[in-house]
Amino acid sequence: MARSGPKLTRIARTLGVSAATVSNALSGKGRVSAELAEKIRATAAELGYVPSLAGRALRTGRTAVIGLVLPDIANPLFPQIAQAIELAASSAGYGVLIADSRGDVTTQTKAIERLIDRDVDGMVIVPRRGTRIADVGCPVAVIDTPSTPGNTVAADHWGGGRQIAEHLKALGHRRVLIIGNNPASNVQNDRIGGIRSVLADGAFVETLWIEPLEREQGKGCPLGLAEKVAEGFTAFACVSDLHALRALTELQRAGINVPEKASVTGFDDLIWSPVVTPALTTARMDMTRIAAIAVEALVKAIGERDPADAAIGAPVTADDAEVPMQLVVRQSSAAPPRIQFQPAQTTANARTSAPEGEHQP
Amino acid sequence: MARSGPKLTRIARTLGVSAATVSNALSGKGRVSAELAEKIRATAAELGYVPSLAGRALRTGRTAVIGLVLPDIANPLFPQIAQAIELAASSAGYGVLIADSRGDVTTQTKAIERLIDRDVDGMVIVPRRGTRIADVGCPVAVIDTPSTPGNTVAADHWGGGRQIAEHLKALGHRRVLIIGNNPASNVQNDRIGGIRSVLADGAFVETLWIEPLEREQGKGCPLGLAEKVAEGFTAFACVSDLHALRALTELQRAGINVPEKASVTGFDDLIWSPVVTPALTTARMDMTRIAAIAVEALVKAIGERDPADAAIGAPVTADDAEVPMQLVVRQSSAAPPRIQFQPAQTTANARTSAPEGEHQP
DNA sequence: TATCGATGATTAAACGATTAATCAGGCGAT
DNA sequence: ATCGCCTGATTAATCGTTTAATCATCGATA
Repeated sequence: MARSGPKLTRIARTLGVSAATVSNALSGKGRVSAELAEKIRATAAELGYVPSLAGRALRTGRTAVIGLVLPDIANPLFPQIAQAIELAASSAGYGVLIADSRGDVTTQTKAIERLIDRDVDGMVIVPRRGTRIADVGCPVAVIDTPSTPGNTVAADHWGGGRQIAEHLKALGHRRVLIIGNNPASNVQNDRIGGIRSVLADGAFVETLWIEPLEREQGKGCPLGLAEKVAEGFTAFACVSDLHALRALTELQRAGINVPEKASVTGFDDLIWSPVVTPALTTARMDMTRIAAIAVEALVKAIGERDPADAAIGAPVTADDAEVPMQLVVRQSSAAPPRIQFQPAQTTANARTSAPEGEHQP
Repeated sequence: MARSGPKLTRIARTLGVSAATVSNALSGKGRVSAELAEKIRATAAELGYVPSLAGRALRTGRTAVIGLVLPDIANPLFPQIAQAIELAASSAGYGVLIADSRGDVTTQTKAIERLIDRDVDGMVIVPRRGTRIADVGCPVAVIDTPSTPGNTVAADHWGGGRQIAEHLKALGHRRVLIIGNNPASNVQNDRIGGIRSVLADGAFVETLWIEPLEREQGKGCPLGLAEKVAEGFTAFACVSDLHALRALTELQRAGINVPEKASVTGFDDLIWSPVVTPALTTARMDMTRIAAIAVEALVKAIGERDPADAAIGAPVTADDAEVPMQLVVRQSSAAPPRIQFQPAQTTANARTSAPEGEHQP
């Protein structure tokens, strides 16, 4: 909306100079004497001058707006991401336009197109389950996972998995059930890979995928964790706090106390994780840092780009593409009960009696 | 970013007409013969013409962008709201710029100012705990609760409370603990008001506020619900699913089975509500409808407004300001256990032995 | 003294769309 | 035959900013 605020010409008129001089003084580009420049800045500030983005956009081809594309906005991580991106972008002078794709791939394409039509200078994309993003014709920062080709910046999900696993291992767990949602997700696979890499030596590990299970038994179906406990599993390492919550309540409901009889861990430190009972042990990513790096790389690419060509659409790269995760130990994890499947307390070779880490069929 | 796409003049040149005619044909405003208009539309479509928002904005003072302001983006409801607003806005041809206030009031003001500086045509505000929003100088749609002055559109939180209470009442609950976060929230007060209005007759009701309790005992402290059960409470009506989740896990942890020994209900149907065990009974608001109404009212106000003046900043009003909530009955609510505090099964006057609905000190 | 260069400012064009004002015909009515 | 009106199109101005090109002035150099 056209604020009634003063325009460039208004300042120029006030000081009896030309509009071009004002523009030069404010941007520091042309040749303006130091004293006049100072005077211009002063009156601009005094009058509360705010440049018209529309005018500038028309002239420069830069809108100072970036688009934020998320696989599905309903993802509980969305608030964290959006907040961090918005903060980073606005400190860099950019606005953030959101685009929702409701999980749908074609909708996502449409959403991206709408952003392009709005002349965004660049976009931050969190791709859905490792789908490659097509060349969109403007600089793109991709936040996925370091092992994804084209990734710009991401948390070190593998490392996060390792931390979780080491925590569980140190507590004494030797039979761990990993709970994931969908094997197509690069993020989940990295987390799981990290967990397995630590537990491979001397622990029995199995993976349960929720989505395939739900396709058979319906949404929100029980995961059958009580049976798993009966089979000797003492820890449930979930790939997201959402699944951890699901596991926790299912176990509690079955009368299995957490963490005394079974440990539960999650990922992402979602909003409820500190306030449920027991509070969830989880691995958190430093979204603020990730967003800062992504936006910084994006802004750099935008700056280098010639506004005329619409050719370059390859994901931009950041110097520091891998941000470590942070283990948050709370009450949902503890040592396993002493009874089951602990062949002997005879220190060393007791471990070898447990099956080596194995992979799911 | 300046797409390399064809401009208005390009189409004009292709057909050998003037740019003005093309503009008129495409907008349907000036006087253009039907056949020429058709031909223009055809080539525009063929060439994939997309108007430059910057050019249009500069001329018309309309950016076709609205701002979305939320009290704190970390709110678990945010995804729902953002998704619904984005859908409604984009179908109306508007982009959505997000502004986060991190819960802080001064930050919120800054965020709003940034939106104004970006020339948004209007904004949708979900105010923080009933803070009145100041005159911002552009049309504003407020989503809060019908009883808030200046509210544009909202779910019927009071009615939602009534539905929850009637459900609980029909199940036979006579001692209900309401769990809220902060007494300053209009939304929460309406929900609680609705609950109490139904339960006032013949049930004992008490309210527990989390935030004051946490100020004393620290974040994530136990709510002491086991004691409440011992006192005879059979149902916990929470003002949000987040609190319901907290209550549920605390009860489960204390060995109190839900719903056999105590019922738990929430609000908002948040992401985890269907997948925890037992799945949460809750009241859902129709965000899609609310967003549609809010955006419609906003767009109408934007259309009527003279782009030149920046005076009107009062919240716009919608025709249909109150959208009913929908009760979602799942497994977390059931009839209370038969034993405790049921003075007698002697039908009628048994009720009067229970204290009338009372208010918290 | 005439000229060159640097300095500090101004002019004017451009970005892409909208829209008020204008203009050229054609047709009916006086 | 002339005037006025309606239709369908064009002209030209405008929104606010940026920036290349131009210009004036002054001091220093040849």
